[in-house]
Amino acid sequence: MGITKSDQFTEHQNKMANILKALAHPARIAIVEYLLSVDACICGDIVNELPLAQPTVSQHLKELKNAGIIKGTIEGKGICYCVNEDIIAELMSYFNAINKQLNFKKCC
Amino acid sequence: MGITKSDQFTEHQNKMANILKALAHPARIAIVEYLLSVDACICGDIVNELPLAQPTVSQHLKELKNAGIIKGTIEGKGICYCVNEDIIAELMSYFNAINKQLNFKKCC
DNA sequence: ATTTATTATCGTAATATTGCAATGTGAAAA
DNA sequence: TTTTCACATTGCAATATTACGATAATAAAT
Repeated sequence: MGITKSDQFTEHQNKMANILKALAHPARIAIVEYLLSVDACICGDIVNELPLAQPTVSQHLKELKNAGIIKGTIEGKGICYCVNEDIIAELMSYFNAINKQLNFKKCC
Repeated sequence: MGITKSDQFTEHQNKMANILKALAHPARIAIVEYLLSVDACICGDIVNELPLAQPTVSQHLKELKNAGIIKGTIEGKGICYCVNEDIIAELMSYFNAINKQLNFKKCC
């Protein structure tokens, strides 16, 4: 039905799925990678870096913000974006834990 | 348009987005976590573990397989699934790298 | 050969996502 | 205060995803 039965899964499973969904688009990966590539927080000019129209970029930024992956603070006329290290740390330790679990298993 | 402009992004960005998209659903997170929770590869009974109908689970398994996140080998009557450690390692090092980059930045 | 068990596929309905033109909003600059 | 700049929001069309009933496909067991 195009609707996910979220209530049937654990809170943590839904949380991880939401974070990953927010990252699961090349434009949003590109945004995160661009934010990392510049030395400090960058104000504006994300639109110029992407091959998408301004409203589309704005929408992607909104999704990243809603998922907590980036933070945006108003800086004069523009907005200053940067990556939220807490979420990245969470993703890192999630996959680290899975990786560790796999070391104890013999598989097909 | 509901269609992603994949050709406008790098191959790596598309690759990461696809892997993450395959994981970006609570049912598929639950499948991966279940596969990890059992001691060895498990044949079948994934359907019994999930609050979803068999065709739905089969579809989720297919997506995980297509993205290379799990492997399935035919084992007699059923199929033996397990998590692909290579992809997990890739995700782990991707977020490790991002995390490391963030340490060198002062942010908002 | 028939039955049984396990997984896949098809078809379809409900909903979500992607993208952009047009337009709105809010703050600084003129 | 009018203009300008930087983003956000709205509305809509095209496409994708999620879920499941019905039905196939495949292989062991009888």
